[in-house]
Amino acid sequence: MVLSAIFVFKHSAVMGLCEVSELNNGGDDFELGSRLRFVRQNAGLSQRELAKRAGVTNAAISLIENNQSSPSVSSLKKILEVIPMSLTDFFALETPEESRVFFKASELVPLASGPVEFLQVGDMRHHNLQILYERYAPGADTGRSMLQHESEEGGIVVEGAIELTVGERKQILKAGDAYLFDSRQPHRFRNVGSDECVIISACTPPYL
Amino acid sequence: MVLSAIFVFKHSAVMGLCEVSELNNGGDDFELGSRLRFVRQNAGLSQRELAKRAGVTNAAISLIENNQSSPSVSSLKKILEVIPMSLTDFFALETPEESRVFFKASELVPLASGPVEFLQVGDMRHHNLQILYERYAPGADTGRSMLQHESEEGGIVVEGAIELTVGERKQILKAGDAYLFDSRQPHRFRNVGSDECVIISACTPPYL
DNA sequence: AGTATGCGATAAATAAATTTAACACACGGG
DNA sequence: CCCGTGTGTTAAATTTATTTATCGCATACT
Repeated sequence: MVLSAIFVFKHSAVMGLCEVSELNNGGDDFELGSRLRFVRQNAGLSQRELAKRAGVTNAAISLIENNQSSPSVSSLKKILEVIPMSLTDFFALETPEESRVFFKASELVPLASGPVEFLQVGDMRHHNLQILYERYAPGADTGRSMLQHESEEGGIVVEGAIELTVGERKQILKAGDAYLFDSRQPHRFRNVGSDECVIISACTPPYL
Repeated sequence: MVLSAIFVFKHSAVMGLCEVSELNNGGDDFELGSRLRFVRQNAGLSQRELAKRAGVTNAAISLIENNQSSPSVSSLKKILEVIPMSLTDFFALETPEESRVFFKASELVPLASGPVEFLQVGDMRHHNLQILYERYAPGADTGRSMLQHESEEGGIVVEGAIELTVGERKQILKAGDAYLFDSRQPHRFRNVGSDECVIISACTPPYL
């Protein structure tokens, strides 16, 4: 059995600098809500009906499905019993990589670490778009042997400043500044400042 | 992987008529606590150490292990991450029938239903002792063709009254009364009162 | 002995999950 | 059109999980 629900972003996920409402549950149940919604809809039940049969309230279901609360195991069990589905099966529900939508910071895949650190969102075997969280320590450099690959890439500087060279052009980008270019042009990132630089970037098709 | 912890009864489980402290969590996490204790001890961690590493408190671990609180999924996840063990694996941990110790009322196995209802504790493929919860509607009868099997059985009347015939002897037992006999003697239970009768009984080796 | 440390358990305080009660929206009939 | 019923969401109240702080009990070391 496999998850294949349609996910909707409740708040705009594009506003890079806006406040992100952190979940109050310390852990990462980013999937749990979607899973529950999926199995519920798969069972053809409304939140209210499921709630009534499970002996909980529809509000609880709603909050759980939207990851606004992390159910206690006993509640979850009560709920799943009416599906019916065991906790075992519920947690064993595979979320295939190609349908993953949410990723916790801790789940980002490290592609490079050291003075230059690249953290990738998701598994590129299933995607054509590569999203990276890049951290450059002061002095860090992608190397004088310029990068070149068959992609298009862009990004926005989140913190600090970076010197970007693309072909013949060179510029220092500060927090808020952005870039976008054809990766076949030789390019190079270099943190010439004294503070760490953080960039969120994208690349398609994925590099490496 | 399989559970094989040693279980200890906190309160005497023998006092048939004493108040049983119901868990405050509506569900049935009767296993969860033992499972967590098992995996924790298996990892060679104390409650305090596990708690510290998981970012929760030792008190929480203690309460969870004693089934005095049902953790939220996010808490449980944080805890399992230090073992390390996935939620999937945690819930997939099989509790083999032969090591099951606790059974919720809803888990008792119905052997007979109708005017005479037998609910069995556990799976007799793994046990030599059969515990039954028996309910006799008014007038209910195990039948004039007397029962006979190679066992020893006994029980205590919990509610109502029952007429028990064993061999040539016949008697009416009321709430609190008990019986114990060799099942090779032909026997028969009959509710001759106007109220339902409830009996808790045991049989070894199991009958059917 | 005395004292220190580690263990698990528990009472009271706090944070979070859950309920209660309401809102907003969509759909179908009178 | 208005009303009734269905949906999912959300604020405030309540219940429950979790923390903070403490206890009692071991074991080990002066």
